[in-house]
Amino acid sequence: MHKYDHTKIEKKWQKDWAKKGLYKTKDKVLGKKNHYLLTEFPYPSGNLHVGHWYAFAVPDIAARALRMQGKNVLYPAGFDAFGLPAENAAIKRGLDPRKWTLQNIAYMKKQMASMGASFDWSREVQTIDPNYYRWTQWMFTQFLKKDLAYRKETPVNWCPKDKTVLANEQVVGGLCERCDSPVEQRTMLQWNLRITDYADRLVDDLDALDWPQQIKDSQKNWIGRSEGAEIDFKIDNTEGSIRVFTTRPDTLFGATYLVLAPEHPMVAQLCANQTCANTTEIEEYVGATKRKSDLDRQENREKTGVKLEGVDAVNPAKEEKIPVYIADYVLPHYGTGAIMAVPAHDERDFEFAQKFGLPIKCVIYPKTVAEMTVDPEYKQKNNALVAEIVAGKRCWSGGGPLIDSRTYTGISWIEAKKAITAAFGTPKKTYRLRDWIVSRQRYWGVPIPVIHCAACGAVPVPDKDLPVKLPAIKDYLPSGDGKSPLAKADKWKKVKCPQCKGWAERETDTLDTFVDSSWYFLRYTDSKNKKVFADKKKMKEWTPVNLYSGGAEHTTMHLLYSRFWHKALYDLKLVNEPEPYTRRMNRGLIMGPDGQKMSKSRGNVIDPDEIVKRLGGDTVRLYLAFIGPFNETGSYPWNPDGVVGVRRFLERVWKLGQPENATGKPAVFKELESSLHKMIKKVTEDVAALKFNTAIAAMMTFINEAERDGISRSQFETLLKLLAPFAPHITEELWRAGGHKKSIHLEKWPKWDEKKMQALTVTIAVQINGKVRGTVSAQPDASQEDVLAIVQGHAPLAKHLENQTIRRVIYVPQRLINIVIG
RNA sequence: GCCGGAAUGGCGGAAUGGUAUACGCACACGACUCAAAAUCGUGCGGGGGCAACCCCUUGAGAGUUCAAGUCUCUCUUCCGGCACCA
Repeated sequence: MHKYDHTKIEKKWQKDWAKKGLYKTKDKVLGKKNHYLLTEFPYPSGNLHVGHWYAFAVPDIAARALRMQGKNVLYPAGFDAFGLPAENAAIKRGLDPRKWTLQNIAYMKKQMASMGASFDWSREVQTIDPNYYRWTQWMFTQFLKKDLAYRKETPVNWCPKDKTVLANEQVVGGLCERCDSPVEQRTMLQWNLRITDYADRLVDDLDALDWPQQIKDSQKNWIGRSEGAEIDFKIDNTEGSIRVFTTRPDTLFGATYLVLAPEHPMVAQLCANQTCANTTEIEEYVGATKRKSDLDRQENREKTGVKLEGVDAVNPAKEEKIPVYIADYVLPHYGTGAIMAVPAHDERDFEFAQKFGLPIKCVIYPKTVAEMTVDPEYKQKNNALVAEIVAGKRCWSGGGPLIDSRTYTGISWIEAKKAITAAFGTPKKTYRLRDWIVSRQRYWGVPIPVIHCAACGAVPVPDKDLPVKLPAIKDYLPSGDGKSPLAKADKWKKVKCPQCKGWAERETDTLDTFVDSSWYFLRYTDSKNKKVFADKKKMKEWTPVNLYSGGAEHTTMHLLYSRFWHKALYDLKLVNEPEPYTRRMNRGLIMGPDGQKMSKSRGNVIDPDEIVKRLGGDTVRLYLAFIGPFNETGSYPWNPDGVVGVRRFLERVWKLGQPENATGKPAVFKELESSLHKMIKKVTEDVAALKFNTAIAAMMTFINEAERDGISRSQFETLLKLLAPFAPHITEELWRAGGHKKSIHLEKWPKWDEKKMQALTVTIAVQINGKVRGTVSAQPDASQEDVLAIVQGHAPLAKHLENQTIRRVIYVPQRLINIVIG
């Protein structure tokens, strides 16, 4: 018997498949349906870690199985090669980022070959390729022309370590997502994309997607849509008014003061007009707020604020004068930056009113109208509650019927929302989401294709001048003064204005890398095209993506950005569908053997290359697929002993595949036949559901039986085909050793036969009063009476039935009989 | 605080309302061996019993059902998202 020499076998077949172009994907194959299986393309950060294997080798099982099942599968690969990680690493080593990135890509591709992944490399996409980023720039200019991209002085998150602006999504708990430095607030002139214009569609269109609820909910939370009203409050003795946003217009009669964010433009205006009596105090407070970082503002929740002395607003519902405050608990960038405070019915307003001794007015009678009619003692119970609210002992933020609200008194808060909005304001939706700031003050990115002209303003670079190539410069270190390193590339920067032909300057910021990755999957469908970013007909063959597999960290970043980008392209009639990905799954995380995140400092890093060398790529694939359910976001510790377990399984398959072992009695084969068909069914269904772990378990169960009883060659080859997507090399070797000329990966997927799944006898669980008391064997088609007779003839079970009346019998054929006695 | 998800042996995990702990790992014993490794075989949730067998067990408690890990309610803990968002 030959030894299972994984290194020799894997190298041999990897070479053979590449030579024959086995995984080159045609756009159309007669009689086959197209299927687009996408995994997030990696940063070329250095070398492949176990996480990369998990991300690419496991979905490859699905790609291979789908091909055998008659689908024409696109399973492409590429590199998201611009961006901070690559650049920072290059700076640390004193190398040119381009050179460093390209080296990494070459090395990672070499490593990727050891996975046996069935990527079609002829479609490779690299975001640093001018033939790619030309289209990134082109799309940006299209957005600019449609006013989807705009430049504005914006309060921004500034990372002092990376020396660049960050998008809201890239700030996690006040820290930079990349380097964990505390983020500072600055105001800078930045390019924005109007993602907020798409907020409603980004929320509403989620419902139709086959995505995990968790991702949908997270995106909805992130967008944070709330529906309410905008209401104007006149400022007494002036022409001006203050507009507030509220989700509780029903509590308008309980508004006892207004609060403006310190940054609200009206504050400066009122001070300038000498309307306020305490200008100095106000300016001090505004200044103190500006000096606070977002983090400070979030942490210190003790309510502070200053009254605008001499300024009164008028509650439009009852023409009553109420005071106006500024306080930093009101945020400038949400709603209108001003609120009507209803201390009786809002926790924060309540706290503020307590501290500043402001009146509290109860206008909602606690609990619901339904309760009021059902419970006759309702009033008595709740009068006490109302008294507590008015006395400032507590607040009620729930619903109920209105009180003390003139003509609205007595109606439910739900109705009152509509009625009061109609009478005193306008309906308004507000979002937590902010526009996407895409300017980055870094070198290693796509130059923003804009020319600034003194006469014409910001002019998009014309199509014929694209791409605007990233120039090779010597000093690409970020300066920290808010300017991109490209600002120092004088020669490159100086151009003629495309409109007036006068001297002008290029924009020197580069684009956020999330822009690059917002459309890469479209390019895979037509990666070599020089006329358009992808031919619309070719996109139609493949998109939307059937299944997109990736990491949970992209839930409110890449996944949201690319949905927006795609919708914008859709509105420009450049793509065929409004949503890019039909089905999405987030995979889990592979941890170190100690259950902790793998890191060099912890010394718990598993090197996939070493395992491949020692045990083989097939073993690594199989182990990662076996470690836990792939379509759930758990974290799975790498167990070095567990790897040996799946290697043992492959050894047993190898042994069973040797000619001298393909023996056994035909009668036994017949018995095994039912197990075989059960396995085909289980593996087929589990692979479709991405439950690779239980699919492997089914194959292990089968081989346990086959080893015991013997297996025929044809039965063994069926097993090989099912195993082929999981362990492509060993199965190819055993398949060819059996005399087959063509690759096993071109074979058809086995089909199961329900009739053949039928075992000769079945085991039936016997319950007495719902308690399992034992099992009996019976013919599969046995009737309830047959089984009952068997039970009564079976002494240990019959004992339970002695001197008992059988009241009821529940019989589930081939599974269980429950005899109810007593 | 709001919105989601989860909790099963020593470990990773498996179970269309129908024999809980499949499959793998670890462990124990046995075979082979001078010995070890590898391999093969047997056992392996907890408790009681010589045994047949009995009792308990899917985070806790209640409920629905002939039957609940699975459905319903209450609670606990952990994980993810949002959070002074009006």
